[in-house]
Amino acid sequence: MDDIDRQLLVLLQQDASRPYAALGEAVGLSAGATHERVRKLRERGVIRRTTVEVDPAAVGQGVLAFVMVESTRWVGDSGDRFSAIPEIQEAHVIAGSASALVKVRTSTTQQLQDVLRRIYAIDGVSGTQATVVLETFFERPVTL
Amino acid sequence: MDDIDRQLLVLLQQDASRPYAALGEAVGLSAGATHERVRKLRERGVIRRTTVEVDPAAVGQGVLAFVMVESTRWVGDSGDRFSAIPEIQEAHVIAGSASALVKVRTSTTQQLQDVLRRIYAIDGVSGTQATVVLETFFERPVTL
DNA sequence: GTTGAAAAACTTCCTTT
DNA sequence: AAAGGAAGTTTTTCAAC
Repeated sequence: MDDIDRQLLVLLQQDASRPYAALGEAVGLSAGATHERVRKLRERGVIRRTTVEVDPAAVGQGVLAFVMVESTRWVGDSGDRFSAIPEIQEAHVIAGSASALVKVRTSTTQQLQDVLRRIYAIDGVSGTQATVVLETFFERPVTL
Repeated sequence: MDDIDRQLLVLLQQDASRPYAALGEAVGLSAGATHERVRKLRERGVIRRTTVEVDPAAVGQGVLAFVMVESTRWVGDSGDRFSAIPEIQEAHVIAGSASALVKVRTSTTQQLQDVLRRIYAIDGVSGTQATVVLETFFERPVTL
């Protein structure tokens, strides 16, 4: 992981469909060498995957909320239970008063309520505290 | 936005480097027609961009925290102030007791503390409450 | 939406440093 | 071990239908 690798990651984050020749030119390498570096970044798991960013509102997921989940039991094994709820985009175990923090996207607040109900059904969950997002300033990739 | 468009989005989220011919085969279209549909999805902003997912830990950003920000003033105009802090990956205006919720990634808790200090320096900010993530179960794209 | 041909890009291999 | 260069193959692009 030298500086050239970091530059490549920045460029790929901006536009992963850029040709290797253009990438190489930007960092001062040939297309072949660039290709080899990116291949290794994938191999080492630094690049997890190539994907497209979808506008949530455009696919009917205009409601965003963060939910603090309290539990009477250790939540460390409940990852699959959260994962089974497709509206949950992220799930984290947290330090502090609550036990887990999840990020939820739905089309309506009605659906959000239904997600909360399903979270409640997870073993040990004793409470939820939902925070609804009014406006998202920005969401961006990891800064390098 | 018909069902084929949704299928294409799912496939592209999984792997955006897949060739159009393979995409087309999966949804029952020719490569040309597939290309045209994806082009329109980009044009309409449903697809925001093609990017790579970088493992935060691999680039020295192993510490993740969510910070509730309280403010004595309307935060709706402070988006640029949050955006100026590169460690902030997301910033949202929220309903409820706090005023904003931001997602922060740093390499150390020391650096996290420094980010909190910079958040405090934003006009009107009267308090922060950081929640440190112990383990991330998952982070995934918008579910379609 | 489909087909087919030209242009561009990707992958692989080999040489060089 | 890493980068440069060139050839073969695939993909993308852009017509016409």
